Amino acid sequence: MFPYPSGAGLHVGHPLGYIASDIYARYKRLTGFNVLHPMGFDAFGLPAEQYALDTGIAPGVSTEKNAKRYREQLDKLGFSFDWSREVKTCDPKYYKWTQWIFTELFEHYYDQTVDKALSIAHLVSQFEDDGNAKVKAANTCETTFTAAEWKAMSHKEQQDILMNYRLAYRSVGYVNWCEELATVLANDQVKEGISERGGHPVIQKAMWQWNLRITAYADRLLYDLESVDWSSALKAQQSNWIGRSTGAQLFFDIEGSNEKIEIYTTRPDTIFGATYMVLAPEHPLVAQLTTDAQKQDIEDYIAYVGARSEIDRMADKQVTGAFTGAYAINPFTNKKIPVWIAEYVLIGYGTGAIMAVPSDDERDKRFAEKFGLEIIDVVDKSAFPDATLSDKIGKLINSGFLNGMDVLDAIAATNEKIEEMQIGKAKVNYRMRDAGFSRQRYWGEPFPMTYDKDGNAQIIPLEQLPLELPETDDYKPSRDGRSPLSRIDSWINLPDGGTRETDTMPAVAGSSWYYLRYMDANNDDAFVGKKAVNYWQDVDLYIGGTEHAVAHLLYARFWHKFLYDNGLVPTKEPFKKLINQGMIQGVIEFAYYQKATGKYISAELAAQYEDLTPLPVHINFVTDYGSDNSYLSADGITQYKNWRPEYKNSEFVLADDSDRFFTKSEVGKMSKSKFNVINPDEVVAEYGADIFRMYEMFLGPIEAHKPWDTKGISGVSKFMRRFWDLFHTNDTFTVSDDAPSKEELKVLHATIKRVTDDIQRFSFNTCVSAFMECSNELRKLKCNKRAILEPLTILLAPFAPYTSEDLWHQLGNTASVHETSYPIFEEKYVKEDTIEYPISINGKKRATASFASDASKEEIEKAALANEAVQKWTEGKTIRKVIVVPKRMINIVVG
RNA sequence: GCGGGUAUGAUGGAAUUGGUAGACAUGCUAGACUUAGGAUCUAGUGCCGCAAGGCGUGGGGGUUCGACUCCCUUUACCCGCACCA
Repeated sequence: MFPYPSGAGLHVGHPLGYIASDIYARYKRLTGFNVLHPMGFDAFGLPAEQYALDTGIAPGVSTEKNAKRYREQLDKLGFSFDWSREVKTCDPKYYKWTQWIFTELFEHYYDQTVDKALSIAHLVSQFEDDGNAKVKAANTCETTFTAAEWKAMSHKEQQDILMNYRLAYRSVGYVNWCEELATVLANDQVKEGISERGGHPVIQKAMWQWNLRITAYADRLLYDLESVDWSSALKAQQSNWIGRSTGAQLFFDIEGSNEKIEIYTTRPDTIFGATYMVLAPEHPLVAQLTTDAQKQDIEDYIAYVGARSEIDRMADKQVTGAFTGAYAINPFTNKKIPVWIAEYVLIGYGTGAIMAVPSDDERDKRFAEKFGLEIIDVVDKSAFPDATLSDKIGKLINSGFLNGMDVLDAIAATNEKIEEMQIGKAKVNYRMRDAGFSRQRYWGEPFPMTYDKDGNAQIIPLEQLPLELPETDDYKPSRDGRSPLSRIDSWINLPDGGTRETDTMPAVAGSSWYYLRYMDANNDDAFVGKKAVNYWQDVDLYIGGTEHAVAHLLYARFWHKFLYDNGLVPTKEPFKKLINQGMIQGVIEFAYYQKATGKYISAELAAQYEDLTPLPVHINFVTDYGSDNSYLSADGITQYKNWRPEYKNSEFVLADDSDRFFTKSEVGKMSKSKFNVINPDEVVAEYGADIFRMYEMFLGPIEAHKPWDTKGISGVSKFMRRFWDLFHTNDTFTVSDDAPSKEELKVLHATIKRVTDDIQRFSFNTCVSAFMECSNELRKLKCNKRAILEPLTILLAPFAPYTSEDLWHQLGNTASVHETSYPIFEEKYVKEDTIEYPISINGKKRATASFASDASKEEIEKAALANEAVQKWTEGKTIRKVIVVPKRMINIVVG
């Protein structure tokens, strides 16, 4: 995944995935593949704009500068990137096509009969022929009309209808509005009512905004997960996010009203136990249903809920609610049931209303108990004592025609009845919502949309794209929710009296298709040429962090599927194999600080003091950094005092007999704010890119989180020098052309096999181990034979591109080691004449013995039993069984 | 609460289909060489024990000739989602 070029530059964690993909790319090239290994920058987004607000430096300027710095850092690491295909999402030549894809989304709807996107023109022709009653399409249209009615509508009315079908559509909706950042945030940018970035409170606000109808693709996004090679954790995250559930949609009549309450339930079978209903406090019917007598109660309750922030709701899940005074009719019992409102029903999920079944739902039960509402037991679970309330097992009771049925059968039976009674139908529901796509921000792609005098949205055609972001020095978002672009009159107002959209797209827009652009990065006539996309197809190996598990990967899959529907890409899924690189953690060094006295307390004395706060200390001040006994020396303390003016006169409390101020070490995120960032540039300056690359791989499995420990790099450094020394004596190149020994050939071929197998299963840490073992063994054999060292140099080339190239040329080759061909493993060299067998007695290893590799089972068994060490253990005991696994082991069972 | 994952020496980790647990590396201990070094080389290093031997992959149980690996159960930690109807 391409990086966001932040001002902090790369730290040692960033290159991990790029090193892995570079090794894999170089390996594949050596085996004859044409490999596309590209790089680019995810360059639009909030941080650059925040930086502009803080410093006055234009986002374009700082982004350009950061990208340049990233490029410099990456260039030092020996990556085989094809920079001629570089993609920057903020480049108009690139976002021209981001805008174009958006216009295509606007011009399409999702047809559920053919299960793909079709053009709006096709939809219009259906409306003209037959109205919309028979159209099966993903939509938010609330009216039904005939062909005649459609034709009678004004242009504006027709456009408003169509907006409810488009895959990119504009609507008023509740959005996550962050006052502090002055923008709308996506659900995944809000954590527990707080903005992920900056940690500011987020409220729900109604606003006009563009949305993408990703829900139309929910089922395909869910089921096609089966076809990709991703981790189960990642698949589970996406599938949870989509949150498909099956149930029933039902309409309840309201006594004395023509309105109906629409609900969604996954347990239609429990309907005989539905003794009351609950609406979300924000539900549109609340005002209308509330009786005069209850008006005050309801208003008070709504005020109470409004005053409660999302955090309050999370923190204390009190049972609260208010009665509207209205009654609905349970269609199965025909009983009057009261309609309440309560904050535990959410306006954003399902229909914002529920039928409450207190006997079989934990929350409904608590609510009913608190407010004294009727509870009718409808599922007999006495046969399942361990079952929870929500488990779908048991037999129906007190439920009319459902009595005696198992829950699952009862669900099916109820669904049938509901459809027969025409009060609802079986329905699939999703947790995933359509994605708000508007940002009231400067630094993003302008929407390629204009509005005519009547407010109808229309696209800017491809010939007029890109619609370039206008320059300004006024990036500040306004608190009224309007984008900085709205302050540029020449931008908003069009000669024909229309206006431009002033919002911009979110950062996720540009990253949703960049991988396709790499295939044909400089094409000005298409987002990607047909020939190029048919050649490269999709991404074979995609490496990136888990932070993109939902947002980026779901959007990219959605866009890809849309493009697939339009015949523009040949594959259903964009990323065949995906690896989530683990985080490289850092050690954080803390100094204990006592706020009350302003004293710093050495770690070994910490137990004697109270109310200590650990403050992160810059790791440059620390001696024996990362060890258990890391400390500040007198020098370190001075550095700390000089760090910030307010630290100048700090008092440090040390143990009586010590001149060391001990710090507390903890493994955690490598971050600027923890002052523990290790810069790859420094490591590369000291050890070189090859050692840096190999050490990052050697740290552990690519997917695991693991702490960075600069000291450990000496192992890889030693290996490199020893490997070099195989070719040299006192730094003079001394490689012999003598024929290699059998043993030497065995080491070579065993290494070829191990390294190759391990690359293929992305186990790069064990590849490095294999190189080390190989080098250790050749050193013992004093091997300096060309026939061994030359193939090894090629084998090492993907990992250590510089050193291997150097050695390759010293070996007398003129072309590049990276353009030669990969050594071929030959079984015959690793075949053993004799094999050493472990001999176990009752599963415990007691002896070893060598046997010819072609010895028969019988021979081995006989010889093993005769073995002196074995006899010691079998003496006086009965041999019950002897297991001989050829080439593996021998187990003798005695008793 | 739901979903996913992890647990192996002092540390990072290895053991691809059940077959010698701890490869490789760091650290540590001892020694060698020295124009004292964050250099290089050699040996040792899972735990208990003088030894023989015993114990050992978070805990308990099971399957198997044999379990880090498979099954059941349980604990701890990490990640994602969450009054989701």
